[in-house]
Amino acid sequence: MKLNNVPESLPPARSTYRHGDLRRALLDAGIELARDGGPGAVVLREATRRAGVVPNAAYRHFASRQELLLAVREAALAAAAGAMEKELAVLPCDQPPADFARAQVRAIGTAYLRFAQAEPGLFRTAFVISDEGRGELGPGKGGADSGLDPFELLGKAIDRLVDAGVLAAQRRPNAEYLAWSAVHGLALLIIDGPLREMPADAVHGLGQQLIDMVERGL
Amino acid sequence: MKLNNVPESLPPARSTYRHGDLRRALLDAGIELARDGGPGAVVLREATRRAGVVPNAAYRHFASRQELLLAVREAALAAAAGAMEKELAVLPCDQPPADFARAQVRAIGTAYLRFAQAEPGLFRTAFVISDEGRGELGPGKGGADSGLDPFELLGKAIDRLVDAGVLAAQRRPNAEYLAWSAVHGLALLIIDGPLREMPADAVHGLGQQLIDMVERGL
DNA sequence: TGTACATCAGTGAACGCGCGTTCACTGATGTAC
DNA sequence: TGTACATCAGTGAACGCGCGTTCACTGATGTAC
Repeated sequence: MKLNNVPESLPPARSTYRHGDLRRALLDAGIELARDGGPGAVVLREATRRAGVVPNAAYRHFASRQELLLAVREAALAAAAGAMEKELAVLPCDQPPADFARAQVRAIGTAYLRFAQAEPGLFRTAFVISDEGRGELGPGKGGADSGLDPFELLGKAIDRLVDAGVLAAQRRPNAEYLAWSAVHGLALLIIDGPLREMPADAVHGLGQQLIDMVERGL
Repeated sequence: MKLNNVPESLPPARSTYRHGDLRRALLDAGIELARDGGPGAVVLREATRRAGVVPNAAYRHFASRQELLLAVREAALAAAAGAMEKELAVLPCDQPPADFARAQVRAIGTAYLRFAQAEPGLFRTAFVISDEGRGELGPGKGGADSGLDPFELLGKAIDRLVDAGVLAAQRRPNAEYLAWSAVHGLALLIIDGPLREMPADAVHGLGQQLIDMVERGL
């Protein structure tokens, strides 16, 4: 009660001098920060606090705050990709290829919107770059099980739309940007735009309406 | 050369004790800051510096940094609305009402994208809220000549689409959100997403493609 | 199997920074008599 | 028409804050002999 006086909500209270896996701990803390505050909330000092370590200790594992943020962003992208793959995985595959291809694109769009709504902080960290957080992700970064990042997943799905004869080949160029734009825009209107307070099911309905529009319009 | 030693790029070098119109000067400085740095760059101290005034002088005119930011945002919204109205004004009106209505919606979308590209900082200040900058704009705020804000302009234009028989009435609900989503999403991909370095004319082409998609899809 | 030593993860203390905001003030203005 | 005074715009100085980052250090580890 006198010694071991721990601040606030006890950082792990390490007993060893070495931490074990500080890099991981900092990254997890960073993800947590991003989760409930977006990219701007990924603060190096706060991450070290949560890991129960002195601020400059972070520099053994990340060259700068920016590098930590990039690692967090990569995790956020992977989480988004994972959500998409999960949504894809539950699709029944015993259906005509055209329907299947269409369903896959829809599933990706739906997953994107759901992810934005369920994890707005991570969503913004993954997809809203804005100055800081520049610095590209190499290929292979930001992927989930398949190793594909969200944008690649969408691209492949649209390719399948062409293969299945649903989308005319001359309509293919840029199609992923068009689809992404629509769904990305809605996501932002929902998480911090004028649709902020719309009830969840209305939002879902609107999302499906939007995806209908894209499907017709492509 | 000895007295009157002015810092950096000379703030107006006031000779009178009273400023004249400090509120206006602070607002203009704020707009300038937003213009080349987005909402986060609207920093109270910097605005006072540019107005050639001591930091706390701002408090005679704005209750807080947030209030200044809101005023800047209002100006940014008005600028966007103005850009739309300008684009609408050049439309030839001697055409079939259906075509005219369609052209108006397209003009609004095009203006939105152009504004985002020409003034990314103001665009983000107007349309990307994200935590700070919450605090609603009353009606009548954020409008240009017509007094309508950008969203209201879009809504009216879509109404005219229905009036002209281009859009079925049962498709009307939420249509402005769908259209806005698409165009908003693309704007963001362009100004700080993966389309950042796309050449301007390619971007314009993509914008038209997107608007085509929306038109077909609605 | 035991000891010397290099390695390097984490410490402790401090830096400079710019921010928003508060306080008690002073100087110019415009109004009332 | 001239003077006293209230008003209030802008000053000067300071506050506490949390941040990213640098420095020289110390303590535990694991490897070489």
